[in-house]
Amino acid sequence: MTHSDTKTRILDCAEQMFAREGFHNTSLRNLTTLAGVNLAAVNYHFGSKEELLQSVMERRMLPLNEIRQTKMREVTKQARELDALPAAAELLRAFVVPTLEFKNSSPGARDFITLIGRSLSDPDETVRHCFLTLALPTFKTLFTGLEEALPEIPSEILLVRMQFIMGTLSHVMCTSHQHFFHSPEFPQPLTPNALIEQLMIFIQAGLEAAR
Amino acid sequence: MTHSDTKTRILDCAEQMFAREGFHNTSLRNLTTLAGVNLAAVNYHFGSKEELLQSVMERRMLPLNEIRQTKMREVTKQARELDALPAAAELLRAFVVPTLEFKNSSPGARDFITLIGRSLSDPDETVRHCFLTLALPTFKTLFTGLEEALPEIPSEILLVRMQFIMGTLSHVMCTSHQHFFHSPEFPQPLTPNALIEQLMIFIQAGLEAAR
DNA sequence: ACCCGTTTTAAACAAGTGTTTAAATAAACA
DNA sequence: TGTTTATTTAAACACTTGTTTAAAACGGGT
Repeated sequence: MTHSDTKTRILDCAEQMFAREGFHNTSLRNLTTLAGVNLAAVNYHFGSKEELLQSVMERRMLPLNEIRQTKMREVTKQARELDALPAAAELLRAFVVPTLEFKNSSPGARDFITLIGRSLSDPDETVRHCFLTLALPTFKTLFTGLEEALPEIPSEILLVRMQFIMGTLSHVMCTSHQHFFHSPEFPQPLTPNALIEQLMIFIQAGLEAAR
Repeated sequence: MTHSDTKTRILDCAEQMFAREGFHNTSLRNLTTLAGVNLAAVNYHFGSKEELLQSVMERRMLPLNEIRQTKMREVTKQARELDALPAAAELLRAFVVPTLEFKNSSPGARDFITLIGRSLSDPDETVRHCFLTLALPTFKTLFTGLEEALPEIPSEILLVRMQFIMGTLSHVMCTSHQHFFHSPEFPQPLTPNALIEQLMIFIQAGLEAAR
């Protein structure tokens, strides 16, 4: 077993267990057993359980942020070339769609999305801080983009609406695989793609609401 | 110290700690120390830590559900008397406003709202199940009310939109006291009442979106 | 005063926690 | 090849977890 083999096996299993059982409910003994590595490997390769969480988040957040930032900048840049305002809907798409499509990008990405979808409201300060440090610059890009796209909406209103959008998105990220309402009393759930389109319609309408 | 004194002191502290530290991150030793009762009191009065969680949730969920159900039924009943469709916005208000105003109803209610706001996406099956069992009938009432109010929207679309609303609401419930974006780069947050009104505007627009 | 059911208490239980250690092994380079 | 890093291993460490136990204290009724 090579060096990076052990590290990525730990990262993969940590991602899965942190997402499915929660960070605090995951013990290093269960984690290392599932990964097929020695108990001490986590502390040797990552330092501590918390630093492992940070590595789990960084591994996929950095590439995901890169994608979202690029797409958002494309939208604003193309608008400037046409001397027009960027469309709020396109900015939202540039942020939301890559995030949700990220689930299909690799086997563990689905768990990763669940994990970060829960991070904003996690009771543990460590988890929240770890996530926010990675996410804030991207949030900021979205916010300034939206300010440019919707100059008629006051900034403080725009901010809460963006927070509402983050709430909706987080909820979809960490509950889309659950089945609260999967009972005969409720209609069938939508397909993943239809869900994304419905989410876009919902948040765009909310963002641009009059009044 | 009377019987109910010990029980309510445990309930109050459990509510606070489960909300602020999380269910699994709260130890019965810290909890009973904070409550000023003996360690064994939890198991004596409630049976187990999980049954304590259930009691914490039931204590306030049952009255809150009563309020929301009554208000929602009032809306549909008044509409029927006028031979008109109930207004979706009023149904939403009947569900959302009592929920968020519940925070000010008593000292611990703020923590309670944080706790149940996180329950839908909690990694622990026990927590989710405990909450959903209590919440599902009220969700169902809202859903059938909305079906009546918006007959032109297909049921499966209506359901996802209601889930989006729950996501937004949950996020507001458990993060409104946090301060992600409280930095000079972002505008000042709104007052609690303004936040509620903005939330109503947002979710109503999303719910009734065309297309 | 006594009795009896309820409640509180301190102690112990068995199991689990993240982390550290020092010895054993493997890999890399000379 | 031998030597030096890098990695893996099993064991121990110190501490925390939820729960149970049996004795003590309390409170109301007769």
